[in-house]
Amino acid sequence: MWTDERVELLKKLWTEGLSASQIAAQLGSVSRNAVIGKVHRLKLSSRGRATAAAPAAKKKTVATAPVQKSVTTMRSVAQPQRIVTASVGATALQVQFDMEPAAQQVMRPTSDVVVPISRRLHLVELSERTCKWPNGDPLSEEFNFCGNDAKDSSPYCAYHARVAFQPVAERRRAR
DNA sequence: CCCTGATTCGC
DNA sequence: GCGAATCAGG
Repeated sequence: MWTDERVELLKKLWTEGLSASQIAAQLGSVSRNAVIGKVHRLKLSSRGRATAAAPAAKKKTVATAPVQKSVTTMRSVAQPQRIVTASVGATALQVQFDMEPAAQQVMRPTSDVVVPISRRLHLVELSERTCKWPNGDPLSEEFNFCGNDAKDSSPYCAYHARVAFQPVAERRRAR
């Protein structure tokens, strides 16, 4: 049933660019079809340009030229990073995104492993295709899941699968 | 196959 | 008005 509150939340989330399925997940008790249908009836279809949500990172691992020598032989596990909570600030007008992936991701010495930026999804937003690696304290409001693409029906993305299923031998050494 | 929104149409 | 089924597209 579409209560006033639910309709308002729908309007808000739709305006912010969330997909119909994500909105349905947050509202609960409704399908994405229901959300889309409602959106149409409310006549608030357009949203600028956003097909939004998950712009899968397809950056090629540009093997930077080895123009260095010393460098620390650090092989620690990377720290979880904060994604710069940019955009999303609509309370009337939507400025919309258009940020360059430039500033961000300042990798330290680190290893050769690429640490993904988590999509920070809520439990209800996970599908069988998303990485279920948990971030943070489950009791915290900020608790979330990685959510990156998990290939071959694995519960985790490529990176977290390595961490989770680390071979015994490798585990001993890494310590 | 996964996902997206758009439309139709019986209820 | 509602939303499942279906369509069209990425």
